[in-house]
Amino acid sequence: MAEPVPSDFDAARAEAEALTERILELRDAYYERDTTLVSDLEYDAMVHRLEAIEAAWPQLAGQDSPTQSVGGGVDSTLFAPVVHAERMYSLDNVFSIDEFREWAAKTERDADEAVSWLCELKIDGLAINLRYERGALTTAATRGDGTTGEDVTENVLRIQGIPRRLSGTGHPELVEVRGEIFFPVAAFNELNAEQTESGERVFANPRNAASGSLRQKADGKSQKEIDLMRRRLSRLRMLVHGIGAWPDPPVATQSGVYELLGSWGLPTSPNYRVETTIDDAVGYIEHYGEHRHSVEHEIDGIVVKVDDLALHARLGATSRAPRWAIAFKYPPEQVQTILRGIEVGIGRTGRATPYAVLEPILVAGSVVRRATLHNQDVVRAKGVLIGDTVVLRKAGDVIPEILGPVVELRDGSEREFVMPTECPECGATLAPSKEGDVDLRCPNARACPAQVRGRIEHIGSRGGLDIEGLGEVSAIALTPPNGPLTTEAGLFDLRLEDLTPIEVPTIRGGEVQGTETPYRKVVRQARKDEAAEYGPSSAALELLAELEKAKTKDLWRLIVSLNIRHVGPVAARSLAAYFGSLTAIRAASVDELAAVDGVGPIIAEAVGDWFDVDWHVEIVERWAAAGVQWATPGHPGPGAGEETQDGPLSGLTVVVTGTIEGYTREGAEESVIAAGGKPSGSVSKRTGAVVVGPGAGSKETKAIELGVPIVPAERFGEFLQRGLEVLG
DNA sequence: CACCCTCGAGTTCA
DNA sequence: CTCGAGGGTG
Repeated sequence: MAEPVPSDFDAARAEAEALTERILELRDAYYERDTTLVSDLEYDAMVHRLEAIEAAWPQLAGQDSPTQSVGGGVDSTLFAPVVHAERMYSLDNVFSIDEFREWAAKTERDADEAVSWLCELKIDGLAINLRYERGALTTAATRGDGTTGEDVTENVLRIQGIPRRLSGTGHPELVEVRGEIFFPVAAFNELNAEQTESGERVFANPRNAASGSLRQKADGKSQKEIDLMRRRLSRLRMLVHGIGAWPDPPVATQSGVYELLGSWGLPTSPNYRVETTIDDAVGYIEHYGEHRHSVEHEIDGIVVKVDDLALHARLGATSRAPRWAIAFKYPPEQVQTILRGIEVGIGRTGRATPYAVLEPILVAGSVVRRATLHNQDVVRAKGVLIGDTVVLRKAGDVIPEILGPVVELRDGSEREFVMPTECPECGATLAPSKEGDVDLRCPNARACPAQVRGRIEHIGSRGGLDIEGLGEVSAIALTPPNGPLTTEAGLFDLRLEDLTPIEVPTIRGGEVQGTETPYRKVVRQARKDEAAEYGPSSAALELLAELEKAKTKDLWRLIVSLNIRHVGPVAARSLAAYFGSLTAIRAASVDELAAVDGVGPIIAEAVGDWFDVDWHVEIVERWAAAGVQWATPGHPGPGAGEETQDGPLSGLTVVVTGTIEGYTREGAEESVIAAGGKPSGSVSKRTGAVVVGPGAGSKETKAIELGVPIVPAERFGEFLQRGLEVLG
């Protein structure tokens, strides 16, 4: 087997650069001078090695990489070669702000004067060269190897926004307009959805989709296929970013070039900016790093160019790239890895969820090993087989999502996933809870270890009783096969002597490494050969103290802890405020329950049904016997109405996003309630105000879009006192 | 009845 | 964060 790809970025980059240079040299020798310097085998090995490195480190793969084109970059059997009037350079890359500053500082030194920087988005698309003669489009060609490209004029003419004839005046005898052809993100997602639906391969990224679409041939196709091809082409767009073969343009700057091209009716980007300092250019890079998805096309970086054209001439170019421009590459958001297997997990409600077990891979800053596949329909829809190389991204930069398989890399050894018929945890037969439901569930709610574990974890969670020391790890420790809790009914009966004997397997890197006792530790062992004396660990003492505190927490938290279907923090709050005690809720009819604001017939039914199950009632009774307070002290009884306090925020729905100094998210929401407001998690046009702190994302954008008032985090305290007045 | 909003559930890693 | 589904409103 081949040597593993370097796991260190700098090492990978150094090797990729060395390989690229060598491959281009050999290719040049072969095609231009007809000389063979190494065997085909050696050459192929080098290309494969580079491909492997680029697959693991996609930011190293650009359209100028030798892996992106075959041979001399032109497949002349399909498209006629076109020699560009002026060579199309590629750009040097930097991968960090530090590297960028270094480059900019050096450029300023070389220029020997203050430099203005034209900053623009680096579109993840396909470079194109449009040749206009006396204002008329004569040829459109791909970049190819920079010198010779492919003639794709026929297809390019079908792209909207590319004029066949330039408007305005002052067109030179000959000018080459350089631009980028791309798939807008929305259209790209639609395309991939369609591809999946018709069982065809999905495109790994918009660049591949653009390239694939542009390099289609109409020859020998049916009318239906031709229509499909034209429809795809009509979804492509182009933006221009340079000129070639025009020695004396009547403008002095790169930005002037864009204005001129715009006046000729060519599509220019609305997002470029001229910055006068390096710091401002860095600001531009950072801004779009955070707002990568707020433009219509994918961005894989930022291009920074010296604006002054006179300086371009002075700075010149290296053999491959100009010295007056640089590409800043963002870390990739999409990578490829191997799907090792698909396993099935059981959630707290018994739902069986298949998840992908992946060859660990670095995406957007963290190593991903697993990704959910939701249900069997999704597995089928994505078309992935076990053993496939798959395309992976982080949705919203957090949750890993598998987009689809890379079909070309299949070798026939891949197997289809078959949904199990039995619960992997307890062996019960999985079945849909309703006829025709997609989701399969384990019916063994009371005894399935996975469900008990999930419910106990939920009880400890922030939206439940918020018990410190009762999270995922403790839930595993406390339930079979490790601990004594066969259901949550015994949670508040736990004693120290129940905890100390608990042993759990130690897992490191997916392997069992022995066992440990989380609730017991050595308290005394004078000498090595002496028998050790054991006592409870601080975790055990903390857990018991926290459980004690939980017995008197708010009624709504206790209701959430019952794990009634559809009853989360919001519905539980409404029920608790209206009825005041669990006894009153249990005594209420379905109609009475459904009359509560925010509770409809389905939730009311779920609550009623819950009390009909013996082991559910046992939970309530045993918790009560252990001292749990199932009532709000001082509550006058059912019908007391909703818990809306009068205050400065009365009648206002408030969304809190980002971090707010001095508050936890929970605390901020409590404060909103205390001031009479209603906290919510999503912004809509009915939202009264959005409190925005550092780190806010899409919610802030949405608030601006909808014209919802925005309260800066530092004025939150003031806002609680005076309401919307603070915005004046 | 059709919409829009909101809630709940599942989810990954450090 | 995203999805699907419940609840409320016009």
